[in-house]
Amino acid sequence: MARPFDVSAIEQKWQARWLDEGTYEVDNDDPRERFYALCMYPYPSGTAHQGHIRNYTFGDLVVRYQTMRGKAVLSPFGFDSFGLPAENAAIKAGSHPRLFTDARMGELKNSVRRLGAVYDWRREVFSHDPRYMKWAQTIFLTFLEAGLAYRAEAPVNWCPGCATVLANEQVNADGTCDRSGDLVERKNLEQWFFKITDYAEELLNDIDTLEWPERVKTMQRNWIGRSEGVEFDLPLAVDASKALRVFTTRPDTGFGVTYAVVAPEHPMLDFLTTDDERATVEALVARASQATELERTSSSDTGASLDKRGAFTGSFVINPFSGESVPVYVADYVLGTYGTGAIMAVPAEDERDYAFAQVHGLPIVRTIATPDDFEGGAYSGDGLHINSGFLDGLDVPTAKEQAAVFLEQNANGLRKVNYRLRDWLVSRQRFWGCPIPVVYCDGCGIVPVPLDQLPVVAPDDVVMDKSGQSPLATHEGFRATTCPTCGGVARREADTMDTFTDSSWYFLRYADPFTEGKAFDPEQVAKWMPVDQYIGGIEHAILHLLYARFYLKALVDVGLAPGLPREPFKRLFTQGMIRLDGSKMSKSKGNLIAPEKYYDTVGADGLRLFHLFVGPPADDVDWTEQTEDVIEGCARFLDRIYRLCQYDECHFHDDRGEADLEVLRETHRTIVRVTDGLEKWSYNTAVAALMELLNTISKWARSTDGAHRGTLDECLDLLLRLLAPMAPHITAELWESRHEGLSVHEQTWPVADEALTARALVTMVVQINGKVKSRVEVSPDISEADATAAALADEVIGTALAGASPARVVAVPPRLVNIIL
RNA sequence: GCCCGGAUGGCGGAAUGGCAGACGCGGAGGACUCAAAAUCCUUUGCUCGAGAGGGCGUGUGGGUUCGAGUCCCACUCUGGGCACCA
Repeated sequence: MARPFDVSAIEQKWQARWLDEGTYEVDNDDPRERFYALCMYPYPSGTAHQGHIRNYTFGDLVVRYQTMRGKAVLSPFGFDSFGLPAENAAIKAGSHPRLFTDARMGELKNSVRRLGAVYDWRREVFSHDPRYMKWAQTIFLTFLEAGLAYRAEAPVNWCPGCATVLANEQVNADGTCDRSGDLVERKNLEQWFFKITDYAEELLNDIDTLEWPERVKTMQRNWIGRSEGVEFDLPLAVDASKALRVFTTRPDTGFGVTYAVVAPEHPMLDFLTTDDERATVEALVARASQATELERTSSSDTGASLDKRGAFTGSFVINPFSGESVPVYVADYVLGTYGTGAIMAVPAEDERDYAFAQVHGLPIVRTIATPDDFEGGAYSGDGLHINSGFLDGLDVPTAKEQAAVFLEQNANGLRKVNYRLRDWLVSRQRFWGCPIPVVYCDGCGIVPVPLDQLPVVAPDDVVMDKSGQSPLATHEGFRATTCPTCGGVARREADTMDTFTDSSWYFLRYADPFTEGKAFDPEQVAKWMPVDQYIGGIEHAILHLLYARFYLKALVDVGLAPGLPREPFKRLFTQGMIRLDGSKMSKSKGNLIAPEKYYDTVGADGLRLFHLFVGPPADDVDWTEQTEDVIEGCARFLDRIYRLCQYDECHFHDDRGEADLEVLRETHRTIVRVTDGLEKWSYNTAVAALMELLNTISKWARSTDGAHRGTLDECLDLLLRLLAPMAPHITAELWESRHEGLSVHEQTWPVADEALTARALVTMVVQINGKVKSRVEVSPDISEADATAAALADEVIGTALAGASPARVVAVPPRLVNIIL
């Protein structure tokens, strides 16, 4: 493990130089073509772990590569520094979250510097910086003024043990509290929301314009969940002037409606419930409202076979298609928050309705002929309608259209688009977050804090105890204030904003962190946006990426970001995660392999090279017993380069011969392969290409014939430039020693000479009946006829054919000729 | 249950429909060394064969094609996302 060079000394020297000389600082008026490279805003959890290392290795590669391509690259860094871990740690330690957070930020900063990742540190942003909070709050108030922020009652996760509300992330998969282990309940509280649903259609449509992984785009589309259907009335049997309004995507199955269902929260439920049924219904509603979200929406089995809890309300409605009277049920499989909170039930064509009908003994009438081989309950495929009056004989799309027209004419029908996406709940009953800048006045109601009084910052003398009570709520000095409008007694909002709000616009502040009077100057930001390459983990596929997309659209619409593009991240790359023993490597799981131990042995360059080489960047990495050996192998590659640059064991000759030229050609072919690999996120093959090149050069230079010195230097220089974005320290050191103090990172990215990459002769494979029998050297632009002739003229082929005449010859010049007998 | 991925040597992985296994790890043998480490060289899919050489090979079964790891159909296993959204 002895290195031929002092890893630590070299790495520290260059890290200091990049920092001191501001090598990667970039100004907004830089005349070069621009490139915005960004890794996702990290939560400061302390020293970097392998997941960070992987992320920043990729990011730094992009930054250095694009810089060598002559671009002005914006490479900022900062911290998503509000959040629960710091608050919990502070409660535990009896200290302030800021102390904890600042320490962790320092550690992570050190880690990325130690990796050799370079940033324009002047642009650093962190969420708990009052200068950032001021604008975070301004944005909130601007949204409020524009009607994009509103207050409403909503169910939240309530932990009885902690006597507080939990964020979704704090609820375990089994519905228990992450901290106390108590079963989390649902509770209705007044909360702040952002109207992201106003943008549902645009958020959905714009997905098509993004160069993102298909997987992420699909996840976002599913999350938004657009569905087209018809909303219409089911008149009450006893009083046709009143009606139950329902939403369906399958109006064509209307003749199969055998009952209707309302959600337990439905406003008409009380009215629909008859005295005979009241006790049963109320028991069911009570159970549903007390039930946890988990109990209500899932079970140990699949949706189709769920225990369909429900009860008859005693009322009947008229099916407008058949004119028949059908019973109305209340059931918790219908959600109060989607559509109208009530449905028409078609058990023959809907699995959930089918399961409910089975449990409650309700009739099932097929309206679509099932295929002959169909077995099972509900049939949701296409087919011809039966038992459906004027729809009989029609296929599903046609019947849908005619049924919709019928409902428009006969049942107050209205075509409607519904979304699964809900408004964004931004209130958090937390201390370590950005305070929501409003006050509550008995006379004036909700009053925004005037802009010149921002930021609203939480006081430091807050008692952090283990009660779980929101500390701000009980801090009289903070809560008691005066109304900015009437001057009367008022109380400050005690909740803070979801930390996802902080990560929804930080990339805009990066582009213009120097502006004092506003969140950012749109003109400055427009020079950089949209982000050319965004890099992060797949775990943010939905929430962060959706929120940030919403924020930018909203910021443009409320006038804070005129002229900016409406999509923040043009290209997204999601890296694979690191696994140890099958589970994700993470701090919370405590299964980290710290990178520090490698810095003194293989160095940052060796570790970076490992992450690039181990496999496709998008794939997960399994950290195994073999991993250490692979890391060692990557370091060995760097050692060999170092020694070759010292001309260890090299021999030389004077005139440049054919062998020398061939190595130079191979070097130029490698330029193509590496460039291609970097452009296509195939870093593992780019590294492999460089390893091959080293093998070629090394074998040649150390052969007894030796190498032409000038050609060797030319090849080595090209190799160093290609390797520079991957292993920045050792390449910088070697380049400096070979070129009198110059920096490899200020060199341009090599361009292959086409005259050198072209081949005079290529190997053409000759097959007989699809089996390789021989190879011949031919010109790359050989004609089909000549290729065939060359194949047939080959000695081995002649022997193999033994005079037999081919039935057919397939020639694909210059790759192969296949002779079929 | 639905929607996405994935399956290639002992291992990580490579391969515009055209020489499967690049590159690396590991293994075996050798050189150097008093010895070891480091380094360098050779070798390494399985199998039959002394050898020359042959046969078999990309999860399974079919198909398209002169030719399939690659395209199509069905299936198995596996990873992930969503999960009563009417």
